[in-house]
Amino acid sequence: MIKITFPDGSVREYPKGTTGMQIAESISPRLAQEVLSIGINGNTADLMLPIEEDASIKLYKWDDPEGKHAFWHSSSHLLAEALEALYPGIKFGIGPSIENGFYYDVDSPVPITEADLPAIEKKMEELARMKSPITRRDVTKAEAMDTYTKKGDQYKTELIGDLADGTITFYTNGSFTDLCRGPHLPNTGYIKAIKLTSIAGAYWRGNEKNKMLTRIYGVSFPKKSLLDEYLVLMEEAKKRDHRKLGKELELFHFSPRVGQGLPLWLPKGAALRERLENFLKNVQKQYGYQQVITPHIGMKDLYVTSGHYAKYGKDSFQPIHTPDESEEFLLKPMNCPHHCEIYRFKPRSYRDLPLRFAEFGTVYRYEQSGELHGLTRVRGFTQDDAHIFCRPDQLKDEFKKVIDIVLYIFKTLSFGEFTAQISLRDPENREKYIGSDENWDKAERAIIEATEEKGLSTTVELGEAAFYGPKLDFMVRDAIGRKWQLGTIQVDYNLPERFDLTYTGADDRQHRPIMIHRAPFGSMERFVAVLLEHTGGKFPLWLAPEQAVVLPISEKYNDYAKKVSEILNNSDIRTQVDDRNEKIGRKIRDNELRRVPFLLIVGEKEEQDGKVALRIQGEGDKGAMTTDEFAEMVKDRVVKEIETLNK
RNA sequence: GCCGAUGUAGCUCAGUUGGCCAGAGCAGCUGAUUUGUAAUCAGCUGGUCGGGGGUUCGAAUCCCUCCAUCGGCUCCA
Repeated sequence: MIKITFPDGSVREYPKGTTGMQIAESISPRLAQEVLSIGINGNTADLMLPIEEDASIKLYKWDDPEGKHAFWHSSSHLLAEALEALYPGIKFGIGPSIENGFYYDVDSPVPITEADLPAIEKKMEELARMKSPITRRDVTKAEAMDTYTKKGDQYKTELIGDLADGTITFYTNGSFTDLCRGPHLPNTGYIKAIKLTSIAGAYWRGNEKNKMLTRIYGVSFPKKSLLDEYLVLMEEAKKRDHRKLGKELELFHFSPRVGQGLPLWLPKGAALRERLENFLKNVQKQYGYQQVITPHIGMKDLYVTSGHYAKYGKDSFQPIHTPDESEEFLLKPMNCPHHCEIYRFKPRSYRDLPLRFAEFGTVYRYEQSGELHGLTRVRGFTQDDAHIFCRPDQLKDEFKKVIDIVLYIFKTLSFGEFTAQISLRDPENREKYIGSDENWDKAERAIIEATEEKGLSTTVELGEAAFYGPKLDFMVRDAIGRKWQLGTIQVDYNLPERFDLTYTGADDRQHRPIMIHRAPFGSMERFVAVLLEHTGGKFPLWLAPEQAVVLPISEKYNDYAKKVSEILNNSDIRTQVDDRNEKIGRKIRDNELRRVPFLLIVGEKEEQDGKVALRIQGEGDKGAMTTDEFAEMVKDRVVKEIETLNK
């Protein structure tokens, strides 16, 4: 007998060789039906794996990430089985589970297109209904290599070649066998609902020098109803796409004649952006920042000095020449070199530090055409940039203050769900970075300590650092779950050195300041995009392009409506009149769809009593009140929001 | 940049295997209506069918090429 310890601490005895499935069955038939994989001493494993020793276990169901992982991983094997049946001679790359489903990379003798997906889905469903057991087999590396050499699958042999010697596992479902670590479902019959979502190219092993394979993405569920829910959710998400909302709400526009990735901000979008900028400017003022303004171009030598030119090469910079070609300028891809020159304007003393130069600086970067994406990835954008020049003893404190600003902004705008990611050097690839090891170590330590002292929970990514320094990034998801970096804070010892920035210390000697690059929004473009998707276009009152619209019941009341709107505008409430010759129902509908927070209906009654009939967006009729009462209410609400703004 | 898909009026979309002057709804304009809480009615205007080239008696439809967009990959100072 062996002792099995459960998550609640209870212990039961089972015969040696008992499987997770048998344990589940011993507890309840229902659990046995729902369980998908098992954690044995912290490692996820197959339910059918015999347990030979005392162990603490946890049974994973659909609601556990580990359960979903096994489910989707098995689904990708099912996809492979279907593909092998439909496309003889097809070769397989990798087929993992991902955050929301699974994919398989394949090299098919005949092209597979989106039109083929339904047929593949059908085959998968057919194979799933056969409830083929998914069985595991240990093989030696030599045997594994032999199998795939015979099969002529160069991708798998390459993968095996990279594996350490020792036991390798094969998993088989039906006629398909795959090199795989597992874990998997007991059989394919668990998979009840399948949707192949898209097809795309993907480089073998993620390297653009390699062959491009065909990647088929899918999701699957243990119940049909879960798939339906998922599809509805995706439809809902599409409605919140910032590209769609930006068009509907007339915020921004792209014109091919202006150029790819070069957004045109329409009046309402520009007003929204201006409000955000002013909000941040006020916050920064409280934190001791000073606004600066720098040009959109700089001499080539500026970027040679900064090191960006050597790093990114002349191809990523667009040169601009003087008429006689004697001088070469570049469109600025970042603001830091300019700000370094502001630092150099005059000798600095230790008493002057920290210096915090802020600028809404518009920069231009030649992003690859396939990378452009609405407002989240563009070629010309405005960073809410600032550079803090400080002494070593001030670094951590300054860093923590920046974290405060970022968190404050996220809180104010209700970005509850974000992740903070610390990006460090790639330990394998040190030559990618400039600057001494000593400075890198100091910078990395400063970030880690600052986040720890702030109690910020973070993830650490190696190899994600900027080439000049480590950083702390704040990531937020868009409507369909894609992650975007918004706020960023970066510690930099290198630029101060390259620009030979100094300050005179209390000891009357010259010292090197440290630089912090930071942008709480990241860029205005991306921030507005994510804000749009999070709010679905229903902005908080203080940001709404139009706060109220007055709707006269008929033309007879247009004059009264104008009077109301004038009073409100004088109280700084952004108000318009909808004096179109339409019925009131129509006016309500149109303005509700435009997501105007307050609609004020005025007719005979209201004009007589000097009142307005209020409708709140999405909430309906709220009854009549005087114009002054309404103005007070709006001001109250805005003040409350602003108070949150000022804590 | 790479793989795949898409591109018809300001917007959302129809246009059968290539065959009369390319259609609808919404928006816009004009007129009627003067309206009480999510679409009043009628008429009109509006399109180089993404651009260019080709095949054909004939191209929105087939081929080539370029551009843009979408989904990924790579990239992201």
